[in-house]
Amino acid sequence: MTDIPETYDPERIESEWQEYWLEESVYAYEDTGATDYVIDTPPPYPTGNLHIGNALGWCYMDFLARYRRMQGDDVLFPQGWDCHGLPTEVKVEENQDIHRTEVPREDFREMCVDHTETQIDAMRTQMRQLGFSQDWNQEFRTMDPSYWGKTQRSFVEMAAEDYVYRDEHPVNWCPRCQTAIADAEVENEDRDGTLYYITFPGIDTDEIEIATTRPELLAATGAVAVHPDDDRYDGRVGDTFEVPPVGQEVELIADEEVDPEFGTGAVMISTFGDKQDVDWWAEYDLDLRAVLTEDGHLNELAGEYEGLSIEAAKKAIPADLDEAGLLVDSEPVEQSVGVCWRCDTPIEILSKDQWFVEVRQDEILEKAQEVDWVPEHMYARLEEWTEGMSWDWVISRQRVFATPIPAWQCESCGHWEIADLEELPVEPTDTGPTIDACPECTESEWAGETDVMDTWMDSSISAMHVAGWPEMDFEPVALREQGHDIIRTWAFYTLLRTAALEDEKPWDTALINGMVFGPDGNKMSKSRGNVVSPDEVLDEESADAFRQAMAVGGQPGADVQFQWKEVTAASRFLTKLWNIVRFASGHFDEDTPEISAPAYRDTDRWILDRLATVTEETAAAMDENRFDQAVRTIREFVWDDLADDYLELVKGRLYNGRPGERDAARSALYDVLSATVQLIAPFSPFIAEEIWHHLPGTDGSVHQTDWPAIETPDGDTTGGKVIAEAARSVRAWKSDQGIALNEALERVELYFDDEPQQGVDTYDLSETVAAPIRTSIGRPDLEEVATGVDPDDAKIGPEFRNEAGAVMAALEAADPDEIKAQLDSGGSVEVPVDGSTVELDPEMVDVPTAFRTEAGEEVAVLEASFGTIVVVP
RNA sequence: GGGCUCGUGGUCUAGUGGUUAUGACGCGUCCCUUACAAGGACGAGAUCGGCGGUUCGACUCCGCCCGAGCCCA
Repeated sequence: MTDIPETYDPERIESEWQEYWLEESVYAYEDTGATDYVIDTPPPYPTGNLHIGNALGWCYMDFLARYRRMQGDDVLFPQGWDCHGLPTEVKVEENQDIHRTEVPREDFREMCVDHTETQIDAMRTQMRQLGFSQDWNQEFRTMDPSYWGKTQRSFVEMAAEDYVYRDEHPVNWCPRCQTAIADAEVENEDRDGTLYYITFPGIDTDEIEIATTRPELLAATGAVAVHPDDDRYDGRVGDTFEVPPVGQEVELIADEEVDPEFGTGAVMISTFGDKQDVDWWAEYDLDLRAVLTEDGHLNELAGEYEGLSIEAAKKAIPADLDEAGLLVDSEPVEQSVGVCWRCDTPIEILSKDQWFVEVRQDEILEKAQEVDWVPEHMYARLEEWTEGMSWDWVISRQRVFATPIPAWQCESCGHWEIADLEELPVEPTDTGPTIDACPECTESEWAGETDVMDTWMDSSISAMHVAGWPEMDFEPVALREQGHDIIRTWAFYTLLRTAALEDEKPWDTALINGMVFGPDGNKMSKSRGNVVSPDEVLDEESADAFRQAMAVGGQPGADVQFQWKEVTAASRFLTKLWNIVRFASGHFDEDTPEISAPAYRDTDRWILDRLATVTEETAAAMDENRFDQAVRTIREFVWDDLADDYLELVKGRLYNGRPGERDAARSALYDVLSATVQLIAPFSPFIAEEIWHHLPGTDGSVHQTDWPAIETPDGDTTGGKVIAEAARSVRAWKSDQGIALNEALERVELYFDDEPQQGVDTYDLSETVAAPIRTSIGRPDLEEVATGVDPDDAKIGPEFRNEAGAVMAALEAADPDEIKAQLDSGGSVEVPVDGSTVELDPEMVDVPTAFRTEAGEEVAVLEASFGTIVVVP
């Protein structure tokens, strides 16, 4: 209505509507029997701060959630929190100044829970500020027993299906975190190392020289290997050597996997330096010489080096070998080192009793192929990772703040008893199993498992959780949205688990977002100083503007470079929209929405037809997840068609029209505006809501309305297009000529190349350009006359030198029509100078021209797509 | 080393067989016009990474090369 504030104030608007949405439960899921649209929202780790990269993903989800609601779906947009994990443990230890072993397990958990709750509160606030439309009634936290009980249930069910097993197997081990970690939690980094050339003395044979970057593992060495085709070692396979410094005896074996180019072509096989060593160890049945402790030191197998840290041994051993004359050489080398993704500590491979989940690659890929990946090529990421999996998934962690593994071990015979479903949720360190006697040995002393589960065990059932598992039969949910950086983890594990537990794909569509880079185009990092936080953007601009910037930043899947200018552009657009509404609302009243059978003019039909097209195009873009295209379509319509053309064209009627004329314009404008607000609502929900509430005849939230169904008006819609083009063209001409836009013109004539289907309705055009309009078919009958002669001194000067002045004077004195005729004939220009004739290149002379009507009026001629416009000032 | 993605005005970006190659931001000139100077009009600025090929025609399809990024070894 008319009480619209003069300026667009996002700060006020955004805080106001956030609260309204919460109070009115605008986004609460309701089962109306329509199609369900369930989003498997990422449960972020509660760091207390939503990263801008997260924000991008939530923007995508929110665009879709809001759009699907308007399309009539029952949208379930929940929010979960992936609470468990080491960073929280570390933070709590830091804040409380304790070590986790100093307090009872349960107390420590409580501290972690408290800390996590604070972090979640902060992030929830950020999400609301950004206008995300989660249904907060559906919030879940993986640290709640109601959730981790489900994680345990999934463990029990998978154990029953033989997916889960316990075994001793080499695992990735972080010596700092002192826990096993999965392959997905190991990152490879290029680091500078040293390659040592070391002599192994022969036993009844010649010595051999090997190359290694891990001298601290010499005591773990169980064999030496060379490539079978390496002639340097012809006939030596089977020789035995004494490995310094401890002196164990090893044999030379030949294996295809040895790279003869590296070092001396002879490598030591330790248990374990890397995964290749594990393969060889298994294949050649080597002894296990585990020389490393869980906290990254050497043990008694290392003899005099026992107790040294890995780093210290790396220095001490080569130094001693050098003294003993066994170190031949050393050189710097760049090597790829597997490090813990949480703390960057180089990981070791230790053989440990752990719980594992079997990775059934075919099953995972089969389900993955049923998912619609957006963009499509993201499937390749998943496929490549899955096919490259060589080890099963180790799911046990030697930590505290995580889902307990629901199992007990018989203290007398070592039998492992896994909980029954009825016992869940259970903390096995507090509660014993319901069965009393061990089924193996009938004893009844049980030790609860202290190991806990990998947090991916929690988050990989998120799809099932949001679908109501296990109470409801599982059906794949509509959408998974996530970054491509966690395809190998979250997407992979979710596929694995849903396939194992329900023999289903988890989701219909996996929409994958790219990374958000800093304004300088680099990955955001504290050290680069190019980090932009969502909070910062909210302070500077607004959530509505930020969301649009995210939408137009690129197609989903593409990395988005954060750019302030995109936020600025969005903000300007929102201001523009605000001003359009302000103008329009001045012409609306309570009855405007009810205007019936309006007497539309051509311009009204044209804008309504454009609106119908734009509505369809926007929906099509949304259906293809092309948020960039949708926003662009809406912006172009609002700015070019609505503001620049239509508004200008109807001002005449709105201000001065007869009531019927006026009503048609008001009605069309109202329809266009209300639909436009709906179109933009998924992207900029705050301003949309604010405007919606200012429009007469609206009720409730714009976010609960149906997507606009625009009927193309009866009658010709092309006439309005001509009028819009003509108005734009004449107004631009006026501006160019320095003529005030409201200044009256003598006349404007429209010449059509082809006869229009119907007579063109020029009423609005006439008002807008302040001139009477005449229309005709064909080309205007005009005379082009020369108005002067314009010699180019920069060309004439160098050519004619001291004659130049005379030449130019002659040109200026000449009859312009005469010169024009010479130019038109295509030849050179001749002018008399001092009695003789001078010849000039056509480029040296320009003849400005003007058009005149038969009556001798000077006019402007503007070319248009439909023909010609003649302006008589 | 393997896989994937991408190279379009200064910057970011659309287009994906025939366009005067889109728009935004920035820049320059002019303009207060009954919504908006956070606006309007106009303008400068791009051999669409390079080289070959297919085609009547290539920014668009194919091949190679160069460069960037991501994931994995």
